[in-house]
Amino acid sequence: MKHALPVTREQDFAAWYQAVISEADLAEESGVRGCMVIRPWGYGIWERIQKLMDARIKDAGVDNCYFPLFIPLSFFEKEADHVDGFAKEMAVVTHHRLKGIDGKLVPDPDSKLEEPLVVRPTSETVIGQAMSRWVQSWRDLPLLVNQWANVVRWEMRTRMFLRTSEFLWQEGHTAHADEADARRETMRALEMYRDFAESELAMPVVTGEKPENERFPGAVATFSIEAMMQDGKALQAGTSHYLGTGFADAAGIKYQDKEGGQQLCHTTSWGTSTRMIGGVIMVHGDDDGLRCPPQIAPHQVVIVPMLRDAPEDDAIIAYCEELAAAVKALDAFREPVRVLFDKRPGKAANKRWAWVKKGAPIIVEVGGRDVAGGNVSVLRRDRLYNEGGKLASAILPKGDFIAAAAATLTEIQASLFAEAKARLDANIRRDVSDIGALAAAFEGKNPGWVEVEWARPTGAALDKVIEWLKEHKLTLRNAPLDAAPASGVCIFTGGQAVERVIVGRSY
RNA sequence: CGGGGAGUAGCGCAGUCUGGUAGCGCAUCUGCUUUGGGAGCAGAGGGUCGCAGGUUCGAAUCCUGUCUCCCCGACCA
Repeated sequence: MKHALPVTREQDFAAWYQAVISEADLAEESGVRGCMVIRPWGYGIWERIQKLMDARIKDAGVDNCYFPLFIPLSFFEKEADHVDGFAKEMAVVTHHRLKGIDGKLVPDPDSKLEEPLVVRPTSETVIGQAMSRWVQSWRDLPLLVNQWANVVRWEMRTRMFLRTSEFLWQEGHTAHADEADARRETMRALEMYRDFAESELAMPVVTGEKPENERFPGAVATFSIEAMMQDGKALQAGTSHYLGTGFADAAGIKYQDKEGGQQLCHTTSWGTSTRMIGGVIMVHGDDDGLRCPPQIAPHQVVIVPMLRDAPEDDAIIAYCEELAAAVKALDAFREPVRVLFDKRPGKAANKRWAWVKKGAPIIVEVGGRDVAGGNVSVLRRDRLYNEGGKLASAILPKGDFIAAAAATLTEIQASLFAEAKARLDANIRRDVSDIGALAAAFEGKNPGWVEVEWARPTGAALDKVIEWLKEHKLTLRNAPLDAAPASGVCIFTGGQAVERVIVGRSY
């Protein structure tokens, strides 16, 4: 069967992923190492994610604010683990002026900064600094802030959306009076991410706690949502950290309690990024491009007129305008339906395939015969082909289409989720209890994940486990919160198992 | 950051070994034909061959450096 992309998932998953990004006009190279240009369709998806996530964040009583891009180097020196975690990937600003020397622009040696500034890789340190000023009394707590920003991490190996040197994200930072409250917030954010991923991105995830070796630098506990890509690999799509009092201690975030004593705050941080778009591509994409969940599709319904430079064109355009207005007046997911009438010049067939590749949930084609019969020709992106391998285009009376449009969008959102959920559930094995079988489970193509019982070793014992996993190109993803209790022996150490943990390949 | 591959028209590529007027397919534009579907024929436009040096009468081609991308590894909230 002929497909819109030059390469299929089966042939070469990595090449397919890149083909979707370029063919769907999501993003492109920028000429700067590891940095991408996010094109309108890709950025439109990000704007949808921002809008929906921002509403959830605000609903939780968290206020938005904005902190500087530049962070004094000295801020990073205060929290030792944090330094170790990020030192190797920092962009550093050392000069503030350029000068022409021998016809070339170079940093002016006379403009050297007294203290270098780093471009934020994350904002715990600056925000901690501000919190130390904002928090004085127990009455100031909890302090809940969030910022939408770009961050920079000098990654060795980059991949569009999944790991770029600069990326866009949202970072929540909170300060609390005690551990219980901070942990409650950590879990609230995690649950917010889970529900967001499943409801809005139609991307099922496993929530759980990261093992010690995968923790955020400086955190006491790190939790994640892990999504399964179509090649079976895991993608960490969001994280939430309980930071204990380490950052509060480093930044001096203290409050006076009801008894008049000085107490350190317990802080949290949590974030999701443009990486989620990479997850959406690899969860929902097919060999014809992206299948964009209606909730985050910049245009949910795209109307393509079949024009022929003939007198009947005017009637087709008028018919489409009217159709667009009628659909725009509908609500889906408690928002007006986002409709685009694509009347740009160009062949209708090419425009249709362009929208297929971009993943517009519903593509409506209107030709002269449709106008004459009062019909529309409708393509659902989630089920593009019929059994015969032909485009499953349905001719419907215009009124019927309009009446069902909102429900169809809801249905597409649900079907994308159901398909991804079935795949996730079918590809987590829980029947592996010896180490040889664990290795064997990852021998085939697209192996998925294995949930095993383990003793949650620490220190040198954990290092041994990690080393074994590394040899098999495996990682520990997280210990699912809703996993069954462990009852047997640890697959790695042979000791008493205390919990279940997910093993898999990852991005 | 190590190993491998690549960069030539908007996209996909040939040409590079063996230096001698920059080509092909798709896309674009024009005309004619066609018309429920990714059309056909004819013609046309479009490239300082990633960038910078060097060798040479002459460099896409040889040499040196450098940037970017892809794959594998190391690293990775």
